[in-house]
Amino acid sequence: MKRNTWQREAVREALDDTEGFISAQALHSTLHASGSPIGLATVYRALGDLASNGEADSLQSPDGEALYRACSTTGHHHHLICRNCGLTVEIAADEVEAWAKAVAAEHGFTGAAHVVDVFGLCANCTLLQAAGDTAKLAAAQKP
Amino acid sequence: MKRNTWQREAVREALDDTEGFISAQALHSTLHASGSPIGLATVYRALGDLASNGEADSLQSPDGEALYRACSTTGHHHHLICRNCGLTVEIAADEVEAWAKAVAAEHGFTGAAHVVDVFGLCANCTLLQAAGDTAKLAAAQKP
DNA sequence: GTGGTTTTGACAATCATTATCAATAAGCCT
DNA sequence: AGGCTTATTGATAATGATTGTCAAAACCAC
Repeated sequence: MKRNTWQREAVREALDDTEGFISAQALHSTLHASGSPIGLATVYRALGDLASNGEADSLQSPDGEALYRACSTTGHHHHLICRNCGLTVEIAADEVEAWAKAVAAEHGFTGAAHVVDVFGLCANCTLLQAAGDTAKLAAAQKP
Repeated sequence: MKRNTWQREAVREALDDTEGFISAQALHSTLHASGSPIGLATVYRALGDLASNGEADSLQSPDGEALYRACSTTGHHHHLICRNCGLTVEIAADEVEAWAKAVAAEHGFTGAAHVVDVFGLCANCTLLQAAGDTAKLAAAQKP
């Protein structure tokens, strides 16, 4: 049986209050900072549950941490992430959704999950990095 | 100064010989199995270097491992990976390719790279796991 | 309230990855 | 070739995130 505990609620709310993605560790710290004596293991469990229920999205940060994010619906979507400033845009991916299913089925695969994330430079960072690249190129030329 | 060592070459070749993605640990095991006395730390360093040089792509597997693949190839393609037996099928992804570019452009993003990989159970493992699940369910019933 | 069972949480265990640092060997110079 | 400098290696320790453990506490049905 599934029981309702204030801990699970606390995690859900903390996640809702968070803009963008947050790691389990960071969420635990946030909760502690708010005076909640919740345990670290419990945060991991709650996040895992939320993710399985489709109430949260999870992705792996470039340095191997698992990041979570509140996800209003059970709907499935993907992300467009700026590799410089971390700006994240949700993108509907019906096409890709269908494509992934089709491809999986075509090869006899079942239970297809997919990792579809697009990394790039947002408009702002594109401008910023244009300057940076120039500098980097100059440095690269130096033997 | 950048020195040429047989270890670095060994890692590069092992990665080239590998179809699809492989973890640092797995690559180290493979090398050891081939009789190479290369150290684990060295494999990590070599893979990191290859990744920074753009000679290898890296992505995070769903369970937090870093996966690498040789990347200097002309064609760009994606993978359909069996999460049970590791079977990897290369898939052409022109549709997704175009979609990723379009979506990125639509949001003002440039230099769009994308991680598009589909995980699932291959036909074989689907059957195997059907049996396994049955057993697991039976076990779960037993109090 | 009481009972049965889930859930919690402190801590240990695990796993991938990174840092350490003495020993080795690559590449330059003569 | 021989010597020298220093990048590189590799065994191991350290780190850090995540998961397992298990007794104690909390929750829900009755």
